[in-house]
Amino acid sequence: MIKNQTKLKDIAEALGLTIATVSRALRDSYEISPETKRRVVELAKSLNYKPNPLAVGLRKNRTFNVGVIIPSLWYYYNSAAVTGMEEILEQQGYSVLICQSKESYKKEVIQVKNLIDSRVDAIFASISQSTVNHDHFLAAQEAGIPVIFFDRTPDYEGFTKVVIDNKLAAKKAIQHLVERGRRHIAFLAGPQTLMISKRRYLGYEEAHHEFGLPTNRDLIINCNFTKNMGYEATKKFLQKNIKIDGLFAINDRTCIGAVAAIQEAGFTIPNDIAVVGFNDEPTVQYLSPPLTTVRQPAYEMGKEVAKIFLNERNKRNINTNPTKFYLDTELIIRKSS
Amino acid sequence: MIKNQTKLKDIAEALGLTIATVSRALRDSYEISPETKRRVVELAKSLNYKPNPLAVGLRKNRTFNVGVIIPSLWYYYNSAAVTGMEEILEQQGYSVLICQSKESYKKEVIQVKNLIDSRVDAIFASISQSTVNHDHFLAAQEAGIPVIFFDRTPDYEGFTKVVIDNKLAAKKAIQHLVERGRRHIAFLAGPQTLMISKRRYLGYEEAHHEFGLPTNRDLIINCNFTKNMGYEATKKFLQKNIKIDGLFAINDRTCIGAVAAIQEAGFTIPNDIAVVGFNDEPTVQYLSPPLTTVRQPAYEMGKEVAKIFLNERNKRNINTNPTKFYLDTELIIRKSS
DNA sequence: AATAGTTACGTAAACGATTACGGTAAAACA
DNA sequence: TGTTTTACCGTAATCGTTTACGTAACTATT
Repeated sequence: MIKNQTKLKDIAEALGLTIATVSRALRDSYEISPETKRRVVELAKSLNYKPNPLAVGLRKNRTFNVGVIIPSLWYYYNSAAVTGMEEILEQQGYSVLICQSKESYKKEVIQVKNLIDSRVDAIFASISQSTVNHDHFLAAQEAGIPVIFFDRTPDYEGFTKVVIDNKLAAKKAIQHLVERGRRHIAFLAGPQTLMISKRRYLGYEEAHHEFGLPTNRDLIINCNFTKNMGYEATKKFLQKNIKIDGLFAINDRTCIGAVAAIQEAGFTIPNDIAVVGFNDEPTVQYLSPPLTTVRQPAYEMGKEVAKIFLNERNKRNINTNPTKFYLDTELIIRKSS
Repeated sequence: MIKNQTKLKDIAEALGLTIATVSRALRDSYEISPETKRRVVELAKSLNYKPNPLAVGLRKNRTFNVGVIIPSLWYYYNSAAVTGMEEILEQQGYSVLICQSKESYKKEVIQVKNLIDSRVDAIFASISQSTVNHDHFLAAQEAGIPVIFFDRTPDYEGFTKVVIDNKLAAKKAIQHLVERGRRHIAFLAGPQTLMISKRRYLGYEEAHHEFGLPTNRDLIINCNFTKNMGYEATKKFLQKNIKIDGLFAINDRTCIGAVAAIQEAGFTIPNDIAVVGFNDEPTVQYLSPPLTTVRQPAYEMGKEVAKIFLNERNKRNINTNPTKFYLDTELIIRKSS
């Protein structure tokens, strides 16, 4: 299919040299005379020579591919993170293979296996909401492939992670609602399998304690990420006629659903119910009312992950003990609260 | 970095065979006895043998990578298309390399070059809004790499394309607004460099002619895709006090901005101004009011592109004349119109 | 019984690059 | 003049597969 691109042999024959010399000349070896180097580099450029990555990879035992496992590209913060990674990695000659687990544990396991088989140089992952263990990632590590988690991480110390302080972020959101005079704040919780859900719930609770407010189990609305984006869950909740004047949602997508349900039920935002989301997805500033939300630096997170990988790669086995990196969040206050 | 995975040599030595025999046994060659095949396959499975893709690729002159160039992963229909492609390609052992042009022609050119250098087996592309020619894609084709366009395509017959009928889709949208009694329909136009913008504008015009309505240049609101998503452009337009009772937007993102501007100006949707968007992005059904929009089958489009590639690959040089494939659109009617 | 054909494998040359190891000339040194 | 360095380049092995070609042991044919 693909036509022959110029290779070392072509340059070598044209100049009456061997491929070894050409190879060395191109990587600026001290064993090659300046004059020969000049001739080689010149011809290589005019023939538009580019090393065959397959050959280089085979020889060096590297693919220059990294695999990224994310729940879904639909999620803004996932594609933001991927974009950040690509930005850093592409200038180092790496390509990014994206795998979407679609929130399925089974898919995730298969995808990790496939990435191992395809010899990626590293795996960056944000786990699915149904992921119940991390053995598949351990297998990758044992195969010599560095694994770095971001955003959604397993509850295990042996991995390097880049995260936000979810508890603190949730506390800031609740604090804001309390300052707005709210006392009955519902929490649209995510799937409790995920650390981020647990930590954000912890923040919700801790903030209540600190402000001397009671927490009420009835105010917790359970809801996973996928199904109708919180709309159904909130609708059901509102039919119970439990008095609330605030709502904090685990993320913007579910929050958008909640807002729709709230407005449909005849309440006004923020007067009747003040609402705070999570993530600051690009559309939420154009909702009516524009959504107050916790900004998560997904793009920077992706960059950070990539940088950590490149860094560890240079160090080569020195100081490879897993660390946890924290990025800051910011509460973006808009008209919904 | 990466630990040694089992290779043909390991299996061969363990069974007292040569790697040639093992290789043939694994690909079920007729030259190998059933008994030997059984032994090889069994051991290969128990050792979890997976062929090294670099070695295979080097030998077969294939990378089993395809490059996808899209404006941005933020755009829902772009990531939808990518997802469709991956779904088809992964089962054939292909990986997808995503390049985001970020609407930059310069970036796009570089990315195509990089994809050629990295020896991808195909390039699927949706061009940026600032792309002024298609020479870079021609270069890829001449290098023997099949190029397939989707959604946003260059205005050139020499490429295979998968698209929707943009003119027809726009006509359907206008027809709907007319049926709702609207006579003064503004058009939030996209960048006129793009075929899709031109075609949708043509549909807008043609529909007007067919219904005997005058078209008015003043009703065309110019706006590119990126900047503030149509909010600013619509705001400015509304300040001119030109009477309108309908608005058709080039896509949902700009439409969301337009809706915000309209509501801010004190108009109600759909009573004062009926609004129709384009793409049916997942959030628009939760807007208030939920958005009427033209559903574009981006996911299916991605699948189609991948299938066409796989098909052409099997045919091998037979019937490689470029064709244009059309997919259907659907008008999703909601409360904004 | 001599020959041809089949079966079932081995040998070795690719694919395109990197790199340890050699080798040879000229220059430097004694 | 003889020996050692140095500078510069070649030879060949290697990465893991695939595959054209060779070949030994049987089987079948006449």
